[in-house]
Amino acid sequence: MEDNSIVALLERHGVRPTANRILIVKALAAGRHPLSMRDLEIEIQSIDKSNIFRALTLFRERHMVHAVEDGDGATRYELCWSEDEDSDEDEHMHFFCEVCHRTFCLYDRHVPDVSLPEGYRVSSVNCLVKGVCPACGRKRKC
Amino acid sequence: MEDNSIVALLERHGVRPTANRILIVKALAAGRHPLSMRDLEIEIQSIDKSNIFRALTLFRERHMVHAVEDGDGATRYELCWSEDEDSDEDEHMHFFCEVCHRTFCLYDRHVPDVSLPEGYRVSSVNCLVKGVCPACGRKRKC
DNA sequence: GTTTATGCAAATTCTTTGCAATACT
DNA sequence: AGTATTGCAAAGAATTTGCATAAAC
Repeated sequence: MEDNSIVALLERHGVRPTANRILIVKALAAGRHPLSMRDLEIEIQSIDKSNIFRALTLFRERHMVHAVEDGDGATRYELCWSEDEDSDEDEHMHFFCEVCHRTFCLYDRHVPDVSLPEGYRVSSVNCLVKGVCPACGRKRKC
Repeated sequence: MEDNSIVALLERHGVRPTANRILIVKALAAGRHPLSMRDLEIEIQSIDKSNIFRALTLFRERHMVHAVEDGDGATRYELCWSEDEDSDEDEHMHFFCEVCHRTFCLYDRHVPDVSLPEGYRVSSVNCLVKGVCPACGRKRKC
């Protein structure tokens, strides 16, 4: 993802495009998996974790990223690609491998469309499948 | 839930029915929501958290409880009611209220049946809906 | 008597906040 | 000047481990 479009993305969500924030978005866009705070800390050594945390919090408020429970205690973050700025329509399921502890996006599996009884307001749906990924499955058997 | 059936449940899963474990299962059975370690610590003051933790870990290994991400950092636990001892067939969705931070069971909403491509082994599906519960929704509007 | 379970203390990990310094408008 | 952003340090919360004692088989 290019700097130009990252700046545009940030501004579209009302976030000032500082150098740090651009780095964080770039890392999120580059990773094929949702990234945890720890991943980002390691990836971008130049930024303090408190700042990464505050950036992610802001991004989340502005619906620029959403949070994914990683099945392993920590929270992971991924960019929203939805057209709609205020909802999280593009939500897909995730797969957590219990052996290698990686989280994959199942882009072609949408989270179910949940309609709850009168009175509930739904803001997001998180769907995490746990199991063993193909790579780890092979290793085990051989 | 009576002590007899708790003992039977534990033994069915190959877990020795100690006094502490019976207390923990009883608490899990009594709560209408999935309980966090913290909930259990408060509920059962007599047992140390490390022991609660070890009991829950064991129960999880034996498919006697399953873990639910509570949307708020901690993990919550609930008894499996499935007939099948080794899978988590009875899984239903959960609802996390972003205002009161309570987690509810949506017993009538099953998690979707996920069939993944060749190579994946699925062991469980976690589905968490976040939003505002009826009680909090009412308070806000009035 | 050997294995299993427990309590206590302490280490880890992940997240969050306070505050002073810096950068931006 | 005045607001927003940042780094550093430290607090908090949730989880996990080490080890010595106690209980169960």
